Amino acid sequence: MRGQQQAAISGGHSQDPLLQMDDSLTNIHWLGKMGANTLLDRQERSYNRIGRPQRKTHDSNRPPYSYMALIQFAINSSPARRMTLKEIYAWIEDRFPYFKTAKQGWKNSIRHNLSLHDIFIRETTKCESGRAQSYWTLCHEALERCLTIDQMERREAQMRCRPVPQITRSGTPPILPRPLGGYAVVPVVLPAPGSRDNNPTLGHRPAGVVRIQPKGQLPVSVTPSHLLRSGSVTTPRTIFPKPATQHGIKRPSDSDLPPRKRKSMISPTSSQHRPVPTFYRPSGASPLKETTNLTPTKERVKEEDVGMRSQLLWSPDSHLLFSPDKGFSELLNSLDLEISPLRSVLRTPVIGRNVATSTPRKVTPPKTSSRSPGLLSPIQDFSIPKTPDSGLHSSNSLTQHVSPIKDSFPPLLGRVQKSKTSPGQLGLGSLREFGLPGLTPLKEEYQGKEGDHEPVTQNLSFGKLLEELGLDTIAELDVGNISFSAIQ
Amino acid sequence: MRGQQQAAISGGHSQDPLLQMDDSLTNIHWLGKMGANTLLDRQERSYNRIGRPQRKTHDSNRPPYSYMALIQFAINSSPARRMTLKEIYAWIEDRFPYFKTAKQGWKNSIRHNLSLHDIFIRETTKCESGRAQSYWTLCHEALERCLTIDQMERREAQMRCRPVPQITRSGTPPILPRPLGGYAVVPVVLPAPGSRDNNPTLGHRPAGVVRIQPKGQLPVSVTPSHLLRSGSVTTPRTIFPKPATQHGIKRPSDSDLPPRKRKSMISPTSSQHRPVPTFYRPSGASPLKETTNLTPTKERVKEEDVGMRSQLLWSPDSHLLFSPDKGFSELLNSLDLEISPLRSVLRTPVIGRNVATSTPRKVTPPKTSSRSPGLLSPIQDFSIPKTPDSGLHSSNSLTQHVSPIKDSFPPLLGRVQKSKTSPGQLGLGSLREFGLPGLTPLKEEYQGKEGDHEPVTQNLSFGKLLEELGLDTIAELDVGNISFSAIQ
DNA sequence: AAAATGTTTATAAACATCTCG
DNA sequence: GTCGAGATGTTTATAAACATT
Ligand SMILES: [Mg+2]
Ligand SMILES: [Mg+2]
Repeated sequence: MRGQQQAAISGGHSQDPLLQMDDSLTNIHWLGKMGANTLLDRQERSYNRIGRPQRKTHDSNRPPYSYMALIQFAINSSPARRMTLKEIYAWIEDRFPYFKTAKQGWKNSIRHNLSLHDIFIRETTKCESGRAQSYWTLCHEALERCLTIDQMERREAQMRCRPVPQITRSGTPPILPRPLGGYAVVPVVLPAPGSRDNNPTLGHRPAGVVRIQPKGQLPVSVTPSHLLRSGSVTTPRTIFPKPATQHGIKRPSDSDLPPRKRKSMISPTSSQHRPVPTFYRPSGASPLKETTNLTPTKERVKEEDVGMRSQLLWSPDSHLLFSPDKGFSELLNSLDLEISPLRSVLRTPVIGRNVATSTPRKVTPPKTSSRSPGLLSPIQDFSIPKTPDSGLHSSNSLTQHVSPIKDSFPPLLGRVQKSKTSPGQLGLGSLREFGLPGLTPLKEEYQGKEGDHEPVTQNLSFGKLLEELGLDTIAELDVGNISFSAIQ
Repeated sequence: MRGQQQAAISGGHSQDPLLQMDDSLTNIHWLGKMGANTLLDRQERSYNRIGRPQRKTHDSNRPPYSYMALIQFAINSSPARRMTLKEIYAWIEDRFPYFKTAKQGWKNSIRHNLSLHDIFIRETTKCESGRAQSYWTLCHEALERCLTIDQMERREAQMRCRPVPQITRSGTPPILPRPLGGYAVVPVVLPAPGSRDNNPTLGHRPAGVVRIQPKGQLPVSVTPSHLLRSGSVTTPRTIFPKPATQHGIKRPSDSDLPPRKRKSMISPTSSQHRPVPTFYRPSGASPLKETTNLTPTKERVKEEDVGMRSQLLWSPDSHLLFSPDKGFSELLNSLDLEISPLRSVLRTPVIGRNVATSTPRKVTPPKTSSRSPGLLSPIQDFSIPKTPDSGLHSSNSLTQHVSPIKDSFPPLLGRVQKSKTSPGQLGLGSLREFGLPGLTPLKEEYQGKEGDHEPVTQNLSFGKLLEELGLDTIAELDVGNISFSAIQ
């Protein structure tokens, strides 16, 4: 850690050669280590449009982010969107002083995460200027998502200022208004490319500016500018927020524990279910399974779905789910699959759909839902399938499952584990403090009523989404810095 | 664990419904739990062609297999090639009594492995016969590989009977003869399909019988019978065994350990290198990197490759590597990619090849080799790329790396970690005892000599390969039970 | 030769989801 | 019929062994 790294960072300008040809914008010390103040100024000026001078984060406390997130923060903070291991170390230590004094082992974890997760890709430059150099970069989807520390901190600030509405009862916060239709975002301004057109790694992308479309209007495209320019994406997308569960209720840790050792549940609000994201095709074949669930009538409810009554109460009419976009399946087919458009879940009890196309969609048969369903904050839960045709394969009366989160973009907050080596309540504690575990859960009243067939969709207000991102709903926003994956 | 599992296994005949239509072969209790003796007889008779009555394995000692391997053993032991979690537990406990009394937590690890590794796929059957049931099965490549406990035990027995030639010096066993050309296997007999043609999961495949082709002849196809019948594979393959390193020499565990805590090396035979498998195209472009390594002359050695002298001594001429199959690239292009043909490594110091095709090949630039290279036993080291076009992407003077082992088929032995909860020397200890860590390493004499440019290829004798599998070289062999991936 | 870097497995645990008594 | 305990499934953290640079 010492000698070699020090040299590389402070003195040696670990400037990425990718950016050497440029001079004006990128010729700064974007990775600081000397005079933090001076550096801070430069950085704020160059890369922080928000202008909030928050360099050191979560001082001395362990940050509530997973290593996976931290590494993405680091890599995305660099103009070239790639970093050497040393630089990743240094960036994390710089932004999260906790790691400066952290028990050694965290670097091991960093390397472990880099190797383990496929979103982190190692590049080796040819040793044209001497020896080969290894850089860590992100897969295409992660580059697009462009997860940054700024996003998170904006979010945190938001949380501090206007915290989530108080929890009315234990574990059952009130429901928030949810509009019916899908949401659409349309690009309004496409600023001139930031003079770095030739960068193949999407590094230092210029931000596209979008404006929220009035509700009820139909899908228009939301497209990052660099993609628009290349003409790869021109089809509209719809936004379908995704349900989730409540957090913050202790469950028994693991069933393998001998019964005497198992922790007792604190709140017996058991049977929490979060339907796994479901990818469906509006014009797809009929469900393979016929067990009720689809018809929101009281009679059907009674039919033979043992213990599933409350599920149905939260199952919106299927036509509701598809109504906002009749041409959705055609759109799907015409999409550039490289983009991995994200359609998040609707709590649809459609089980085992038989997809008629050659590219199966991702599905997890929702025997779904439960008693107390909730809505996860979108930013915690938007995940991207790694490959277009990954997902559930249904044939021959069986169904194969692929976790949509697997090595893609797991929730960034709320799943960070408590560090064994840190005080204890830092991990999840700080999360709960910010109200982050399960931001907009459903009210219990809505759950209990039978035959509640009002058009309560699972669509989360997109305004709410933006609010949680720390952005205003109608205002223009810098799309370059938030996740496109969460918007498409 | 108790009641529920017990019921499902002993009484309930956790017979896979996939096999219900059949009656003669599969209608047995292939997963035992009651009267082990009776069961053993049936099993031996039905599924163990070898006829060696070795049911309980590694009695009370922790088996030297990774969880990943154990799970594959279990799943592949079932006719339907899929198992419920309970059945996996039971099978492992049955074959490896160690786990009957093992510290709880191993089941957690089993589940962890099932979820983590993509080769394990969860299937859910439609609740046609009542409720939905989850089965764990294997990805296509793993189904083909069909790793079984029998393979491993045959191998172990082999080791015990004719152990690897004594280690001459500490850590440097003698080299074994290695022929120059590639190897080819050709199918000789294709027995009639075992009446289970309709099984889409490749379950209970009939065995193809192959015979080893005399050396020096050119590639002929080796094809599992079920594939031949379906006509999906008709192109010849070549066999390129793969180099490896020696095992059993302690290295300092992790550099993150503070220097005082780091374990001291036992044998200073440091700098062991195992080149990562390299996928190359014989007709590819020239190497991107020019730094020596390719020219096996003494002058070049001295040039500026500090500390790399001995590498070159073990770098065979590149033309040697490509000579056996001139039409290899055409073959590659014509291959059914579903099969994921495996070409293992040659210790080729070709770095960063610029592949001209649209489907990049998997490459790890071998700055390669080292002082004491060795050959891993092929069965330990044949890995399969998960997707045809995964691998190295070379463009723009940089190279992206994809570990070929990643979640595919890592070495089964020799990398099993010592259990924290088990005595200690059980894990690696039993391996070394059998001479498994690095079966046919190179002799030290061959390493030391400078300018040793004799045509010492890294090709391992295919006969040796089979020998290590416990099979005779020229005899017909049951291909249905060994890994096709290791042969193709 | 030592240290940094990279890959993989083991273990524990948190948490979600599902099953079954 | 419901509920809740336990089984099953997913993911992250940590340590470590080992390979490679
Ligand atoms: Mg990686
Ligand atoms: Mg899996």
